[in-house]
Amino acid sequence: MDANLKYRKILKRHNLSATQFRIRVLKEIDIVGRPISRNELLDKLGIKTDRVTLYRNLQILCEFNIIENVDPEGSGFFVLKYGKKAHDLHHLHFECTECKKLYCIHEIVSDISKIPAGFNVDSFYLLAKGTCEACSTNN
Amino acid sequence: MDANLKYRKILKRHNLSATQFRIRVLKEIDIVGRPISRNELLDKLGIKTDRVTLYRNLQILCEFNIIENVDPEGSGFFVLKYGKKAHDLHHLHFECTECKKLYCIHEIVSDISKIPAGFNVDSFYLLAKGTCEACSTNN
DNA sequence: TCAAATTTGCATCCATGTTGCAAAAGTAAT
DNA sequence: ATTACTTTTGCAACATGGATGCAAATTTGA
Repeated sequence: MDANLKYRKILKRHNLSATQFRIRVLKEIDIVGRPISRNELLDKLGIKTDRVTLYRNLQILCEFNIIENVDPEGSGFFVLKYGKKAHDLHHLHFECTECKKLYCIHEIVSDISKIPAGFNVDSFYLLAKGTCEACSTNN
Repeated sequence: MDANLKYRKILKRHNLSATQFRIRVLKEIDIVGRPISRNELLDKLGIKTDRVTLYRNLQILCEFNIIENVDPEGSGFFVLKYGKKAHDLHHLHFECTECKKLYCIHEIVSDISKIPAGFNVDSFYLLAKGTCEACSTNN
């Protein structure tokens, strides 16, 4: 009956309070179905949404492994990270400089197995920037 | 006789005024020999250096193809880009989250020839983050 | 050397991210 | 359901990084 039960359960499973705010955030990330930026989330949540609260919750949700930041830049792009379809980081992300959306290009992958000794890798990114089809043709 | 003649010539060749400021910037980028960030440049140029002037000149030098930004993030990392040893963008960059330095790892490369149609690629980056040998052992 | 053009340095603004804290919401026990 | 307790939210304030406008200084070229 509760359409938000899904998100409430995820939060509870990770020992986090199931607040309205967090449920809304998870729902938006889930619905959009691709890595979403802080600013796009702010837009979707409404203009009155507090930036601080969103940033703090994104950080908490990351720490509790409920979501994941899949982009190296400060602001980041977030995806859900639970159950079966974990986001594989070793494919290419294409960021459109016009619409600011991030596309996953699974055709292009790379690996870091050949990295020289001494480098302690925490995260790895394959990133392209340019314009997506929609933005290229609309000009 | 003029130790800075080299940089003066580069600027002139590209029809840019050979100002003291630009000569100092080019010299620092040349000396450090690896991609250098805005903040590290500010440090090297001295605490009194004006941020705006540096940013504006880095942008101009990029536009005139004298230097190149080899990192996708806002602040960026800059290298000289003239003559023989142009920086090849398709190798891995390792950014140390401790000392903030960027290392070029030529052992790891990738290519974007298999990118699906419709994506108009302007720039491409292979980026790893973590701690370098020096920073890993000094903790 | 001097006038014209360009560049610099400063003031100011804007966007983005952080911290502290009182008020509000969520939780768990009765 | 009410209560007491804990956590979270929303706001104010601050910090950093980047951009613009403009007068003063530097550079250029005749």
